[in-house]
Amino acid sequence: MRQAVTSNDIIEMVRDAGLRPTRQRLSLARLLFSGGDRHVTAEQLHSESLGQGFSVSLATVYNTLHQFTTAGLLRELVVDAGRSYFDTNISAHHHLYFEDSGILRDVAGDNVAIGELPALPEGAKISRIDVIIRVKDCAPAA
Amino acid sequence: MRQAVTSNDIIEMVRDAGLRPTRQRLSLARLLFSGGDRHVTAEQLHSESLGQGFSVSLATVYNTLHQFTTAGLLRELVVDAGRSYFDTNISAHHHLYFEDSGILRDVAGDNVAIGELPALPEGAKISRIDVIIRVKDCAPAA
DNA sequence: ATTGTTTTTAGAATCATTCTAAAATGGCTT
DNA sequence: AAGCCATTTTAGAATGATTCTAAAAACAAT
Repeated sequence: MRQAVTSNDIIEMVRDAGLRPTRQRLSLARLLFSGGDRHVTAEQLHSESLGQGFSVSLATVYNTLHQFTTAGLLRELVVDAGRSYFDTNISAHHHLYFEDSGILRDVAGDNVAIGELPALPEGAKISRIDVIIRVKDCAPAA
Repeated sequence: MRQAVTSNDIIEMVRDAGLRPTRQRLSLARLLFSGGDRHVTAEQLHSESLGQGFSVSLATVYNTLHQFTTAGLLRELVVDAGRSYFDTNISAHHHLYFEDSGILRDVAGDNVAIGELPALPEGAKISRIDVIIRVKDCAPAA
């Protein structure tokens, strides 16, 4: 789990992604990467920012999340039609999704084994494998 | 793979699902279940219907797809944010998704093994496990 | 400071999906 | 076959997440 607590770490992380370390990108990166792993939607991150007293437009939140995703700092995760989560944990792992509460939780990647797959067309490459275990009827403790 | 070619099969399938065998439900069921397994979006099914000369409203297509899904005749599959596919193959299996072309293909269920999972909160039940293998940069032959 | 490029932004636009309330249909019962 | 009531269908409006647009602001380099 990546921890980037100091301002310099954050600045460097954004710069390494090939992006200018602007005020909004740095603030968003701090929200995303200063704690433990997180699963957030654009809306969530947006209102969190406003709540902490720094204003960003929703468009910028979307732009930034996509830029971070392209740069490999985040992983996008589609769980329901019409709602994207962004996961700050980019290591190989899977997800437990509580359908009733909408809560996502990580599952260690080595708990899921992929056997032999059908031959892929030549030139094709696996870009990633998403495993979502959907759980019903009981929300997790928190 | 379910094959329901005769009108009676279709009628019974709809009736068994606890739904009245109306003209639109029967026509949609025929489109869905008369050939082999399919992955369709609501829009696709809608224009396919119109193309075949029988008119249904888009709302009815959505309603019907959801009713069939609830009844266990279809399985909903979310692959991209903002686009739901409905899969006529309801047996345990997974998916290969060609990101560039948007094509979905089935993968036999026994090619993916789920190891031990974290303990679920009491009362929680796994409703299903989705495995999506995302492939880049090369469309399948057809 | 000046200029040119990159970012941000507010608001409009888009797209899939859901909702609404009214009209049509289906399946009885007589 | 006529009437009745519940279920379906429908057109169109509404929603909600996301993307687009064009203009303003910030940034980097001269």
